[in-house]
Amino acid sequence: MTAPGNGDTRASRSPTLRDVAREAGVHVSTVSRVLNDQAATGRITQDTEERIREVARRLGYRRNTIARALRTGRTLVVGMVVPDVANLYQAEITRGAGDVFYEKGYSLILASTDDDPAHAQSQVSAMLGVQAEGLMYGVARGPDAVLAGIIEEEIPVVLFNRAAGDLGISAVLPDDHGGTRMAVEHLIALGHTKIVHVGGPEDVSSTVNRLQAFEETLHAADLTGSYEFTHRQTEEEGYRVTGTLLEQRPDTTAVLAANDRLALGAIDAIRATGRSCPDDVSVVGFNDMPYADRFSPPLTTVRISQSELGARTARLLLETIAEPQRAPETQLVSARLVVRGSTAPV
Amino acid sequence: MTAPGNGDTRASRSPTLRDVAREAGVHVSTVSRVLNDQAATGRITQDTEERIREVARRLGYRRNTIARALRTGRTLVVGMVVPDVANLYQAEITRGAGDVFYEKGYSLILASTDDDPAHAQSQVSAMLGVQAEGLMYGVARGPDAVLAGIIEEEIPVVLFNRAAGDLGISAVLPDDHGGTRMAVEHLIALGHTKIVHVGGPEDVSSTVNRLQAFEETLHAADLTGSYEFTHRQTEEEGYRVTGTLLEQRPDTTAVLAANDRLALGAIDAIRATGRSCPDDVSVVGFNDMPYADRFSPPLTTVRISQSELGARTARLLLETIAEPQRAPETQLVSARLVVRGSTAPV
DNA sequence: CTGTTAGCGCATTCAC
DNA sequence: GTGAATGCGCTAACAG
Repeated sequence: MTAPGNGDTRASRSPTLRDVAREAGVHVSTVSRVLNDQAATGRITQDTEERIREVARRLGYRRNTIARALRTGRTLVVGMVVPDVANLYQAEITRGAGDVFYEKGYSLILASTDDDPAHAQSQVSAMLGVQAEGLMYGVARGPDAVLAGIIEEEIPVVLFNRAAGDLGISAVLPDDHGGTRMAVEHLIALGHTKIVHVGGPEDVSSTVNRLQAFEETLHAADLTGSYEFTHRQTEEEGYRVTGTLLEQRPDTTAVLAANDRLALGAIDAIRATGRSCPDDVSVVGFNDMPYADRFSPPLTTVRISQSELGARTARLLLETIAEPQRAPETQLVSARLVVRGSTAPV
Repeated sequence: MTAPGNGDTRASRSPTLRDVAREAGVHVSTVSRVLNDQAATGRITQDTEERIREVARRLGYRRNTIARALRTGRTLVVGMVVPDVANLYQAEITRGAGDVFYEKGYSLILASTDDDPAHAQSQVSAMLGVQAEGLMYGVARGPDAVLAGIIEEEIPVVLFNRAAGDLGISAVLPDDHGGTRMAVEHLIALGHTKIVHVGGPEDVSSTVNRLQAFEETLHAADLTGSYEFTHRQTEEEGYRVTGTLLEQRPDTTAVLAANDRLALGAIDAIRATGRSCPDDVSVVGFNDMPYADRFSPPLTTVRISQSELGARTARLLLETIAEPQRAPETQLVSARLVVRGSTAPV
């Protein structure tokens, strides 16, 4: 068989420490020391150092990160698992995190799992296989076997967006409770009393938190509301579930959706019944996804800075990598209500 | 635990081939053969094979990809460089590509460069450092030093979205020419004769192609139009440049933007002059970014399937990795005009 | 100040 | 059918 990894297929193998050493007339370890800025510690002659650096540059030497990693255990690679990169707000998180990692010299392996555990499992396996130093995990679910496996590996992990019970691991989460309360209070202030809630998937932490805050806030105002879960955070699901809710409660005047995509679907559903948003039914979303201000009507929603959420998760992960024994912590990213055109007085 | 007590300092170092071999009472190489499905080639006893697999599973053995890579040269890692992940249509490309890589067992290192060459350079260096097997490069510019460096490394690269002269490397590009022609013909059919073009950055291939098609199509109808470049593909730039154009040519009735974000800015600029879109001025975008149908007005635009573009780039890259000497090829992703609310008869 | 030595975990050629 | 030996490229402990 033709064995592929056999050296001389490539015209010019990239130069190694040995090549540099030979060319500079010194030993490999000397080169290694210089190129790792340990010239001082190793007390290398200024002259030798300069010569080595010059040769390295001339030869186009580039450190082989994986060889180094095999020796040192440090790959400078981290993994990030999201349900769907193409989802706008998740892309913002990715960006916020990516900027932090870039600044610290880390490379980011990104995996989009379509919210499928099997998919997540194999992607995580691959990340562990390349010895990623830590993981950002954004697909946590109620009982999460994949996550349990990761924890068992004792590799630094920070959850984001979704919590996962009391597994004792760090997380950066949106302020579901505060955000939802603001949204509900806004609707109540507008005179709404018949409010329904379109929740997310039942086994996702933010779904639970938002639902709870929804009910608590209504209760505090001596109101009650009904709700329904969705299977996924899509427009289609928002449409479907809002339709059901509207049928059960035809006198509904406001819909609180657990996220913006569901809210968009809710607006579609309202229109499908011949009603108008916001004239007949108000809608509030959650996240303030990009372009929410340009929709028709512009979406009233709870703003969470996704890039901040991503950046904070990345920083926390890096800190955990540097100091694995540090106590787990949960950070909340604050929420702010952004009132736009999809809500109006009753 | 039934693990043999060997004095490891680390509480639980992850098991290596050696651990499995010791536990199974065979040699490391035998384990390696079995776990690489070379049991047949190596003529291993069925019995030995089963025992090894069982032990590996029990110990939770996971192949160390980087150690293997050091030996074989195959990392199963590819890199992808985009201007900005948070950009909606780029996120779609990422998703399309990611799905293909996942299916083939590759991990994806994603770098978002903010369209800054220095940024791109260091990210690419990092990717080469971890011995990525190939690169998807989506930030090509007129003269591109970073790209030149990559080519010199003789590592498989496939450009996407933007071409880069005649460097003899593969690319997957949108059908700029066809798409633009359809858009201009649509405007002409609506009776527009005073059409301006808001182009992208001057040194990006699609900007050049779209401008050229714009002028050709107008010329074929005995018309002429003016245009202006932007520095970046943002709403702000679209707003700024459209403002300039509208001032120079107050009788303009249609704007063709080189992409949807610029188109959004154009609509803002039109409104800022007290005019309305589409009643006074029609606007056409390019890309059909997610939610373009929900904007106000819904955007008439040229649709390019971004996930298809990403997927095809990924496939082409994988093929190039498998067969490095294959001739470079350029694939065009077809365009389709999607008529919505931002265009109307004069 | 610099060279020598010894692996990191794995795949593979060669013995037997 | 399986074991022994070698080295991918690098860093680090130890010798001079």
